[in-house]
Amino acid sequence: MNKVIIEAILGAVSEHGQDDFLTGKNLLDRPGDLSHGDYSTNVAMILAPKLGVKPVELANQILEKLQVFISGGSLSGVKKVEVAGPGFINFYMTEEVTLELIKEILDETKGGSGGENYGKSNLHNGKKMIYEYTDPNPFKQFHIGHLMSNAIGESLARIGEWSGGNVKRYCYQGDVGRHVAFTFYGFDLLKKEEGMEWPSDSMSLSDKVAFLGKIYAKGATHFKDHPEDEAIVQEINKKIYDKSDFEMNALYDLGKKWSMDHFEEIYKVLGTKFNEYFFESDSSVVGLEEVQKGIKSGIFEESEGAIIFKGENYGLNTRVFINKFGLPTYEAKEVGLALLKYNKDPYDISYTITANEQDNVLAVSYKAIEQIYPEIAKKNFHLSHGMLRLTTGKMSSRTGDVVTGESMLHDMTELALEKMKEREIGAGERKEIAEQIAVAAIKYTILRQTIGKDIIFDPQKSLSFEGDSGPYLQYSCVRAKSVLEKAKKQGVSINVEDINLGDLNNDLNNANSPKICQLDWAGGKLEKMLVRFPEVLLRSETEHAPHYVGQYLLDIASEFNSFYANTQIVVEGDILTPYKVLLTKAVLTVLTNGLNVLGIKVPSRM
RNA sequence: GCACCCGUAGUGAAAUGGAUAUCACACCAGUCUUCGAAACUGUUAUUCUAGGUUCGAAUCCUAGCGGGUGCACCA
Repeated sequence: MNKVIIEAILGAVSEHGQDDFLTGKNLLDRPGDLSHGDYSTNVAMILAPKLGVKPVELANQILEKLQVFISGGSLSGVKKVEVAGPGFINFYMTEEVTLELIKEILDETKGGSGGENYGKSNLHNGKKMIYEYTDPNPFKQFHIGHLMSNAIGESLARIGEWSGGNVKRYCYQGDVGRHVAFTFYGFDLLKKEEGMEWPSDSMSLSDKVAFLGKIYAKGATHFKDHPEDEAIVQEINKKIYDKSDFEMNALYDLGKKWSMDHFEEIYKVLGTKFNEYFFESDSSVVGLEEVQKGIKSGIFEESEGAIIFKGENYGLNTRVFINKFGLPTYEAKEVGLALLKYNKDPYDISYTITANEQDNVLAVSYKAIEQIYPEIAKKNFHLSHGMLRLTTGKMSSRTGDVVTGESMLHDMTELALEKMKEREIGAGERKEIAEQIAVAAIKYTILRQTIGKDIIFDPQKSLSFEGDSGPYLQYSCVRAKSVLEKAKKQGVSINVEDINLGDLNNDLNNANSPKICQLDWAGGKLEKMLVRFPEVLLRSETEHAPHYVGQYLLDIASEFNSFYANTQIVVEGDILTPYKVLLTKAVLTVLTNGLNVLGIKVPSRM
């Protein structure tokens, strides 16, 4: 459609001989405000200064030519063109065009564009795309920051899938390193101080995880006041790396398993299924090797007993890749990881999603990888998001000042249950639905805004269930579902093929209910918003910005709820009912697919 | 100190360089015998400051002010 319009625009301005100036310019926009038409062009405004005429005058000249095209039939699908504001030319499509697009949403035939396929594109047809996100560390708590990384990573992965990508989800976990050393250092302290024992097998998983959190916090805080213990911590760290202490190995394996099992429980609730898990215990080996090789080729060099990469030569920080104890740092492990990922399954593009506090470090690692494996580095991208921070300041698992993902999910689920208490739903289903609502509330709060910005989270004030919220979107779906159910019970025929514009116009004129006369119909606002869904997804993908989807869904839900409040959709004997039911179905399709992209489930009722 | 990011109603956010800066919360006033009130309708209020580029700036550039993050052996 828009190709036809762009050609018409170029045709209309061809006499001014500015083809070169116009090539590459975006000549056709989608106005945000629907009252400005379906498409608009600013061609008159960018051309006018060059030609030394007033924008509005030029726009009117162009308009005349376009009107000739319309009456000549070479701009079919366009109903009306007009000049507006400082010199925009707005295009209004015919109702037939919109109605055909609505029918596409409802086309549920196999391989059709509609139904659960509506919004899919082939932008990345078959491209192998890797998304690494969440990345919690065994032996440490899964906090709300991980929740944020998960919500963003999962939705980016899904948008990738909807764009035709062959997507794999990776999770990278720090199972070795200082934090594990602190854990065992803290355990030794507590064992001496209060005779603390390692949990028995019969203890619940969440108690075991709480135990790990406790000994880590002990180790980290105690070390802060006793920096003289550095040698002890390094000793433990070394033992973890080379697995030389038989007793510690056994405890380590247990603790790691507890953490992993615990994380898996959370992923299940969140709706993430990882294809592959990577560990620092593996990436450290590969990273160490690569960096050592790189010393010979001059990429890395020795300094003060450590091996460094001179990032300052590239406008970055100089950072340590192997510390003076011969152990690889985060930076070296990142080098190893890039190679591990690529060897596992060669990809076309790989995204690593982390909080932006790691921007500088990852930039250095990627620059180092570029020197070693330029072909792989070219395919790696770091997408960073803001931080989920508390009103009290930065979270710190060292001081125990963290909100865990588990507790947040629990609290939100309780709130959802409270709201549901009047509904007659069985206990099992009730719990499941409440969890879906909790996840929706959390994820939507994260995904409705630009991923780069911090979210200041007040644990006292709970997340919203109203207005601009995940549950609001879910509620709109449940409402639409219940309308469709009523229509089904009344035997309303909803055959898409039966709907045509002539009958609709006729029916609108003949409908005797005043309320129904206000109804949106093909060419109405709701319809025009609905058919933009595929474009919204494309934009989200190209800009890595899930919030466009969230923002869009809110607009759709809000418009639908107004429609719902003003118009009775299913009325016995009403000739417009089949169309209104179809429109409701289209709304439900778009909302469901959009929520799916955000990783949010739609409950059957709530 | 250096580097990067950010300053939009009382609060939290949105806005491919475009048209009257949008949305939600909160506040106030209404709406349940209808298909689910987790909803709807109405009211109030916003681009940090100073220059510049542009037909046009919340958006781009410069300076200032304010906030965040990172700057050598944690991740």
